[in-house]
Amino acid sequence: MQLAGLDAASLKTVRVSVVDQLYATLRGAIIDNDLSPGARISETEIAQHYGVSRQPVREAFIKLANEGLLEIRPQRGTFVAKISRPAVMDARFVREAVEADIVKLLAQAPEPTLIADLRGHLVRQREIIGGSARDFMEADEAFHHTLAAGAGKENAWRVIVEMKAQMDRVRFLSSMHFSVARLVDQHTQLVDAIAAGDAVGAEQAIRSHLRGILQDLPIIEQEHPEYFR
Amino acid sequence: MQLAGLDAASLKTVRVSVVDQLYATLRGAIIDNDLSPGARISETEIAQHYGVSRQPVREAFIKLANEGLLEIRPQRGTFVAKISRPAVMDARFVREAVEADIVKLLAQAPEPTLIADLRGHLVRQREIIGGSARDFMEADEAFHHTLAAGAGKENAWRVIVEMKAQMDRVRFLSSMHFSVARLVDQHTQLVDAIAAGDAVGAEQAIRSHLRGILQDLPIIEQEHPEYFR
DNA sequence: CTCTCTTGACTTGTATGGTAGTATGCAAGA
DNA sequence: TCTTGCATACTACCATACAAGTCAAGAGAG
Repeated sequence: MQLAGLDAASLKTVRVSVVDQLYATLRGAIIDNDLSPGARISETEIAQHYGVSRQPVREAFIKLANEGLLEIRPQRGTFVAKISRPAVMDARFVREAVEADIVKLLAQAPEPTLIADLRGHLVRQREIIGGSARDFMEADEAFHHTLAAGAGKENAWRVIVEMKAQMDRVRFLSSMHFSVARLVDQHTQLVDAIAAGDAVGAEQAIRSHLRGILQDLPIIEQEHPEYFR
Repeated sequence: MQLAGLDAASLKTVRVSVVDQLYATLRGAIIDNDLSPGARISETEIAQHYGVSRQPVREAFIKLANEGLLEIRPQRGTFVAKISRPAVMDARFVREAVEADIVKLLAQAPEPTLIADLRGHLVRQREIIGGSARDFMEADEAFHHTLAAGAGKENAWRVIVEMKAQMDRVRFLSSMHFSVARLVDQHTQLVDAIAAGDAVGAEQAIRSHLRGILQDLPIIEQEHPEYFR
């Protein structure tokens, strides 16, 4: 198992709690598919690997299980949750509903500074075209976060992040399929609609944008049936 | 502190894990305001009260903290999270967005069996008018759950439950204020719109219904400023 | 009286040991 | 060949012990 960004030495020196570090590291590994759906991970194994006791590992596991990324089966073992199509579909549904209302708010009272900020994101995204999928996913996340923050919905963003985790596991597998250029175009249409005060257009743009995964999902499931429930 | 439905004796006999029992009990106590916002609860105290060790208590705390119902301050103590107006507003916002899309789906293809089920809920709700707020809140939850389940969005319902927890803490405090009869009328209008295949009307009905708390929130905050952040 | 510092009683965080439940492989028997 | 019983080696769950940070009360100096 290969988990970057954390080693036994750094654990003791950093101020952040061991649980939080383990949580972040494991979460990233799962979403990036370093830990594949269905893989078995044990408290003992992780604890030894990082030179900590089992207890903080266990607590990190609990957090990830709450998020639907791990499945803890009592007395049997802990496994990376297999991708559940209903779960991904519902996560996408929730995200579309929330972000649709967010961009409607933004379009109803477009703020010049926010528009400028968003256009800055678009420029950076265009530079990434042809680059790594990981880089684009980070830029994409920042863009959507800016939308939520611009509407003053920082707390709602937390929900989106959780939904995104489910979706991103699929999106990472489909990184050869989706066209970054097309996604940036969709982002651009969205920003244009918001800037024009076109609430209906903005809503349509974000909904269409977030429905893209619906095309990818069946393809991924066919290519990697072992990753699905 | 008064926590019903759990005692030291029953803990050992039931199959469900201690953590889950503590989680459910504490969660109910927080939402019902048996544990008031700002109240301090310690792992040791709860552990002794139920005759278990600190560890399962601690893990239940972690779950509740993830849900925003507890605030764990390292080395200082654990407190029932004070009600945060932004958090409640955003929870309401998310819930409105999700449920709006759900009822739109339902109205676009109304199913007679679902309509009948919903009308059954309405009958029971009318019987509760004048009864306890707790009873109505349970009936209300069942009604909204039926909406989500009817649209095939069981996973999305989990998100709504989490948002509800934030809102219900406020609603419980405002139980003297809101009119149950008015809420049942709103439910009825919603079901009528769904049955008629009127997606626009259904969306408007649910959005209006879920905005009710916006009137209550400032009143509650004025009456109980000590419960707010 | 006021301020500073120390002390000790808290708190949560982490480590470790013991227990009960589950999967698995093998051997004995049908 | 197939089934059954059992030993064994896991697992997560829970209890207990220790570590480390926080905070307030009180002693003592100014």
